[in-house]
Amino acid sequence: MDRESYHHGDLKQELIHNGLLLLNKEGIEGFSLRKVASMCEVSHTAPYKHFKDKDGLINEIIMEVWKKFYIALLEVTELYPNEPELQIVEIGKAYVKFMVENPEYLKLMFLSDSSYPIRIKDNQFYGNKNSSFGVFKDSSERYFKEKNLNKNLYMEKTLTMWSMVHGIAILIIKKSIEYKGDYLVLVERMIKTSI
Amino acid sequence: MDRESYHHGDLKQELIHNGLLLLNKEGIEGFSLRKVASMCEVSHTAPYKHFKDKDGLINEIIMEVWKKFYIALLEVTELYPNEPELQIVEIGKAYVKFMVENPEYLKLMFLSDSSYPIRIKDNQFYGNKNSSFGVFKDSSERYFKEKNLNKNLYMEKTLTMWSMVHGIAILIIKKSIEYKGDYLVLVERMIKTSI
DNA sequence: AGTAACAAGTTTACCGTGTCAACATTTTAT
DNA sequence: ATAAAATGTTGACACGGTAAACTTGTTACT
Repeated sequence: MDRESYHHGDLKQELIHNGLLLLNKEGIEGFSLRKVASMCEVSHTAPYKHFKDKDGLINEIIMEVWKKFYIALLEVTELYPNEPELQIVEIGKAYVKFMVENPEYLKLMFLSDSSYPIRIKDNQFYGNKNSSFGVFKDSSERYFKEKNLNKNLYMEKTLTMWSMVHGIAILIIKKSIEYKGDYLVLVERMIKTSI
Repeated sequence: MDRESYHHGDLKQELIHNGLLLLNKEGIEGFSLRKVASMCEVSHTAPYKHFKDKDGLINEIIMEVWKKFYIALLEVTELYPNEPELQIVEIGKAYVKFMVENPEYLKLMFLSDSSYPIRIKDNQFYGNKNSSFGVFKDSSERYFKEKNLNKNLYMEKTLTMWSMVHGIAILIIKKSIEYKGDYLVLVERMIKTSI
């Protein structure tokens, strides 16, 4: 025991932080509670004082990733506050870029059950204000309103566009598409084609 | 030992078969080589005579799933041999239906690295003849040719449509969309909106 | 301040799992 | 017929998740 004190200080945050590092380094397969614990220089059962079990920790890490994702999308959006078309394209690109730069995140975000659901009811949907989809929805709605599309149509179009961006991103990251060149150019063209 | 003979007969296939059952029942987290072995009533190391390791077995199971998926899409396609628009819609629906009916498959197919890549080169892409995308591509190309779209445009549109179907499917399966009602109706409308 | 309750660590132990090595049996090829 | 190859089994090991019992700090109450 050469830690200053018996208690760690902020072990919970440290576990989340190191857990994310480990996930990026070794992937979900190589992830283990004991490794994370040892990165934090605590015994292998210390994490149980902060998380119910392994999944408990992983879930909190995933929340962290969703937050990073949300922020990444929000940042691009704010670069073009009054150009919804450009926003849409840039959000799509940011989406793919985020995933390509953090390939492990994709597994975490879409393999876990936790995600921010888009609720659709009576032909309307609500993206949580703080959700990634919410960011996209705002741009999209603004764009389609400018174009005077009727409400039902633009809502459906928004969802379709989101699906598409989602789909391209996964195809690219999962290497289902072998593309020689800058994939962001491809993404941009695809969005513009279907907007 | 109450097996008729010391040798099993066709253990390799049996392992793949039971492995798939186990995956559907317990998910990838609950999957273990030893469980599969015991389902086949062989010792816990018997699988090593047929597969390099755990991943070896899982990979072959995934191949099996890709094949089922391909066949499911092909079957719908053949119902409407000369109506490409209908084919496109039905392939999309079949895609989503397949995933919804076999939720564990999705994880296997998109979380593993093995998939049939779509090659894009010099503005052209080739879907493997025996790939799921290949099935879709054929319908899509036929449809867009009928409409006299220029080549570059319809290729991009095909890819965009595929991304979209892919995206909707994942959003629905991952419950990122909370939709009250028949999701296939939603899928159909979305495809028709963007075709 | 003294002490009881609580929070946050540690040690130990157990079980399930992946995998290797050594051995057994059956099948195949010469 | 018999040696080699293929296919099984047993046993051992290390790793990882997790529960229980214990220790040490921290907080709250009188």
